[in-house]
Amino acid sequence: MKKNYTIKDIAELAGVSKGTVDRVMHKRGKVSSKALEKVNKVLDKIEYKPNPIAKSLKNNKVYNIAILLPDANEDPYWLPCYEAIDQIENEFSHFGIKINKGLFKPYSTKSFKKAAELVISKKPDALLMVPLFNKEAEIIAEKCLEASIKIATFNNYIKDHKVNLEIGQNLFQSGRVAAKLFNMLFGKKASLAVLHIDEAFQNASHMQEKERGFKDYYTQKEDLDYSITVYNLNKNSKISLEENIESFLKTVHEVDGIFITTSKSYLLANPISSYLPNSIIIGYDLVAENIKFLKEDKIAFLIHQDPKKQVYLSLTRLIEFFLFDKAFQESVTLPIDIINTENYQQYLD
Amino acid sequence: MKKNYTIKDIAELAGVSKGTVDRVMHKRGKVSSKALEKVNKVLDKIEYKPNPIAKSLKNNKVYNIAILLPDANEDPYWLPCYEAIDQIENEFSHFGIKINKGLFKPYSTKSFKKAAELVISKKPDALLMVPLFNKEAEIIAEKCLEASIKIATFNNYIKDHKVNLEIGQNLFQSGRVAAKLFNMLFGKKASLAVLHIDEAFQNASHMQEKERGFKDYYTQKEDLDYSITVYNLNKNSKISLEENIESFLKTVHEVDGIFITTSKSYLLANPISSYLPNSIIIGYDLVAENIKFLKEDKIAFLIHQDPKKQVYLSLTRLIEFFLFDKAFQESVTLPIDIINTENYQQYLD
DNA sequence: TAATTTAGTGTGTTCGAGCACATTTTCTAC
DNA sequence: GTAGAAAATGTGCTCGAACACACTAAATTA
Repeated sequence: MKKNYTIKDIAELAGVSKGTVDRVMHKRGKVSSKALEKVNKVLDKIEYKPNPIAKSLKNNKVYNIAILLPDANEDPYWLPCYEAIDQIENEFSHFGIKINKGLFKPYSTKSFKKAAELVISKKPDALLMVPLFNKEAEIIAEKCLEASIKIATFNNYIKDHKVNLEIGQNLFQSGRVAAKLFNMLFGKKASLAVLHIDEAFQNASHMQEKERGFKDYYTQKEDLDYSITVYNLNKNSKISLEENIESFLKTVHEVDGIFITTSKSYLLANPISSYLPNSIIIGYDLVAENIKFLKEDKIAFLIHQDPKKQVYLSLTRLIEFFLFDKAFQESVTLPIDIINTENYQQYLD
Repeated sequence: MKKNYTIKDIAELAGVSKGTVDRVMHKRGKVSSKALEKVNKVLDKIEYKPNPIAKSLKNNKVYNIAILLPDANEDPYWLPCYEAIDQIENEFSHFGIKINKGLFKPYSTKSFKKAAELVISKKPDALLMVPLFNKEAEIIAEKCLEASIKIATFNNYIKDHKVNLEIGQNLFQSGRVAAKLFNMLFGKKASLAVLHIDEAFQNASHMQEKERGFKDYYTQKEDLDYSITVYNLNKNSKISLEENIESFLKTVHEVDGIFITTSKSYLLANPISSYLPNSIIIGYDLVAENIKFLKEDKIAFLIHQDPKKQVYLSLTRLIEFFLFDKAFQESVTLPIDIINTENYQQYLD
């Protein structure tokens, strides 16, 4: 059982005043070599960690954390993040934590840039963001670095750019999870489809990673008789998303499993029952519409990316850094939760 | 944006001294009705919550939390709990949190009672325990109540006894999760077995709950052609556990899915391949031996009860209560994680 | 009316870290 | 040997809550 030493304790042990101890610790100079040695001798013997509570009280600083994330009105996937933010704000308001939300449209780089500029102009101590647009995010990150604003990301990564904190899921591996589930369901012979459904393009790298993981699993398995076909059901200049889905359903005749790499499974889940009644869907994310179809057994599994947990964890890590000098663990990968009708409830809080 | 008011602020607003404000807040009397009114008027207008950091610093109290849990040498299921305890101890030692571990043999009520007595005799501020033995746990809980020791449980519940904090999993529901997985795998026709494998009896209620949930799922489903047989593979006075497993494997000839309600799936996973090579196992818990067989595809799914998270959460809730006056949320139910070969890694930390 | 209790109020100290400022010691120059 | 600068060291205040204690004013008793 070790004692928690205070500066006063150390001063007494070393035979100097707490001022001198303080100067040694903060390397502020103005200390004689004799005194330095005396203090260091004590410091070597005992293990001193400053009391974070006293530190925090003295500091009495307000930390501004900016969060840049998509508007949940545009995509309900982001809604749980808001809850996490509210919760954190409540819990830590008395610790001097202020949070400033910046929302952007998930399909507009312009909106992203605008929201980012606005949020940065207020000179926060940290910026937590969803870097949906890699190039633009990189520029923002660069600006933060210059202004010595701590930078953290969640849900997505910035390629080739170091950040202080990076929280997300192993997307490649989540593709493998889906593949494994299909493998269990269908055994040796399977006709599979990977569907990228999205109205916008910014999730491209996300979707690709998942597809790669999915294929990787099957490639590694030997003596399996399978086929994987990839479809891009995106809105483009010529045809709408709905039309694209419709034509997909008309063209494809036999498919055992459909892996949908975005949270838009619900767009397929309903029409599919008339076209491909025996196909099984695995999708992503616990948004309300997906859960509805999960309950109706039109979606077999959902993979949960837990955006709420991602935000919560990011924010607590930032706060612990500011308040208690806790070092960042640069990259954190969250579990890949497998969801079915029987366990979705527990993940919703 | 609301300000964080201090006692001094309130004193000034009310035109009294901080001493008077303090007396009003703590209802210590010695306040004139006139002053009381003045202070209450201010208190009604603003929202005051005392600064938890200042409070904690002033308090400067050491909180002793006792933990009563099984010896991991007897059952590796408990090993992750130790990590959580170490982590918490490290993280909160400067907040005046001291943790005292009490270990007991998971098959001996005597050992439980002894460890409990020892731990309580040191008059901790809280006792967190795994109430494996209901009757004995109830007695201990009663003693805690008398000594006004806060009481929390994890992994198991105490029947008919109120505790301050109760953290666990919905076992009934986890049985349903397993059933759903089998239903997905086998479709309309399935021959199923529920196996209770354990050397001791103290998990009886646990196992029963899981069995009930499992059966409940199939009972609710209509037009399914299924059979569920329940086996108790426990050591008893006449035959050993190994012999019991052996005889089970010899007797049973055709079974599609086997649901094992304890963490002992590994005992069955190996011998089964020669007797029932086509049977699929769903078990519980990420203990090393189970993971080994999961990787070899001899166990299809594991349901994760996350004892580490249970301890971590229990302890942080207790600490938040002591340090920051955060009220208890009496009962917390953790998610039921579905684990396969592709996602187990992320749950291990 | 003076002496003394009692209700009501305000002041000052503590917790530990951190820093400004005051004080003491040492060094340098003439 | 002493003035003056420079270096080294110690003291004291702050953050906000909590409580002990000192103090004032009103009430009670002799």
